[in-house]
Amino acid sequence: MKKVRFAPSPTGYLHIGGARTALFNWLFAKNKNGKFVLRIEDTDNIRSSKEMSEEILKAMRWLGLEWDEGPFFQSERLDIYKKHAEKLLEEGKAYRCFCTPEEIEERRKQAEKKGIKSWKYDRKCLNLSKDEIEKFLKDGKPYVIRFKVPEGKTEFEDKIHKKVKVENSEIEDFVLLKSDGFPTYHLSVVVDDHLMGITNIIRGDDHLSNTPKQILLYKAFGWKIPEFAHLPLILGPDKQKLSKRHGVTSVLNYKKEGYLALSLVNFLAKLSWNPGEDKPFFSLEELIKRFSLGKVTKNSPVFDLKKLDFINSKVISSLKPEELYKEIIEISTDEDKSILEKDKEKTLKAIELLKTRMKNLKEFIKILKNYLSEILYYDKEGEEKFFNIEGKEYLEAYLKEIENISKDSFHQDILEKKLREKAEQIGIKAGSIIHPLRLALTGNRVSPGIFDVLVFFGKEEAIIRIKKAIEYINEKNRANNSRI
RNA sequence: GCCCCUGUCGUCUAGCCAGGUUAGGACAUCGCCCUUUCAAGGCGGCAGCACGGGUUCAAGUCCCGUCGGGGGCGCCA
Repeated sequence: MKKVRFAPSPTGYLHIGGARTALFNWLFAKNKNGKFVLRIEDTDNIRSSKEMSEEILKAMRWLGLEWDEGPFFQSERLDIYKKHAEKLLEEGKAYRCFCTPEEIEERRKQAEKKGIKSWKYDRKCLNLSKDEIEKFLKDGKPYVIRFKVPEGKTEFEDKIHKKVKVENSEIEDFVLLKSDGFPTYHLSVVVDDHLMGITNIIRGDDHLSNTPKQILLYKAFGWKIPEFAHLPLILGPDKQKLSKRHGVTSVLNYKKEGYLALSLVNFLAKLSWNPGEDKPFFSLEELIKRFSLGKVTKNSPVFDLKKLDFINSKVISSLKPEELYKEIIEISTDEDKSILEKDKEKTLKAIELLKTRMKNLKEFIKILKNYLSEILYYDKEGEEKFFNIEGKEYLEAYLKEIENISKDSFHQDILEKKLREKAEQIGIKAGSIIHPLRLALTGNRVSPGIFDVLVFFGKEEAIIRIKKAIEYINEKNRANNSRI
């Protein structure tokens, strides 16, 4: 059975890059009917935090990336790593190094003076005699355990990059166990991946250069080497590494900003992966069915929010009002909730009416409120254009028509017929009535078809809103006159 | 500095492994249609093989180099 893992370190929140790695692992596991393990790599006890771990779990749940095993915390497994480092020590595949960081830095500088540009640890402690080691240990001199990198070269077949090879002479005798007894990343990752039965390692390209070190460790332990797949790193719009100034925040921020999890998942999936068919978005089931590492591209994609907006608008249009309602309530403030939950049936109707032209849930809430509570504001430009003497006259004229339509006949076709007749009678275009009417009803210059809007409000409320607008125009005129 | 990875429209990508395409699609953008506005939808436009050699009848595709971008080289992960 295939088994993969996502192994974030809780030194920051789950951002776009991490989420993509998690997603690809998840898709791979689901596609292969395998298992997805979550492991928190918190061995850097200074920079890691409990809060960040929680945040990462929350973000993954929001995205729908549930894990089958874990979360495991490396900080709870320190003795395991230590034992494994000591095993290599006993077998002569690793050695104690008593050099302090300062001493090493000093030697590095000396080497640079002599013109050696890429200095590696000089294996000074590899040649210590038994007696010297005994003495240092007795003195309680702190030490690290270093891996003794063997000669030769290391090759592996990456699922995405194909063949990758490195000369072992390029690799330094890296540290396995720090002097405080904590493992370094290379040790803990290899030990855990083996012990947890990970068969496929899918992670970012930033780990590609370090993979040979880990392969060397697998060999030293005599373990089966898993398959590797390194995902190209996501870049910012300036083709530079993703950073805060590119809007790289927690994925939960995207939720707050009105994006749906399915939108973000599709957006991430299509960065460096080609699903084979061109559709605005796919359901999770479709993504799982289609997923394959072979279709992951090798070059780094640029993160482009416009695409996310497009996908989000398509997902929003595709959802049922009831589903959208749930999502909207989820991100609403208490104040907004009171408006949205007051008359759920009406809210659902408004959602249905508006959803095809919404890009974003946050924006949706803002628009929705104008349909569900009293109008809080009229669009400024719209006011200047349509709330004038003529606009008022047209509103009054059409208001009379509406008042004469019975409640049972309050339908799109009749409303439209009456409006067009009225316009012709006055000698104006239908639009001259429609524009002020739209502003009066919705507070906005844009809306769904005006007759759908009328029907949505119903006769009574439509009349109230139109009257209110007329009153508003009157007051505005009075204010202007008194100023003169 | 050394090592590794990587270059197709503005962006995401198909095509490359098994050389012969008017280099295809999507987003964005522009125009037109529809139309009461805005979206949506339909139709169309602009726009790309980083550069230089080589192999070949033929190179986006194979080889070499240059340049660009990214990553790694920690008692960080």
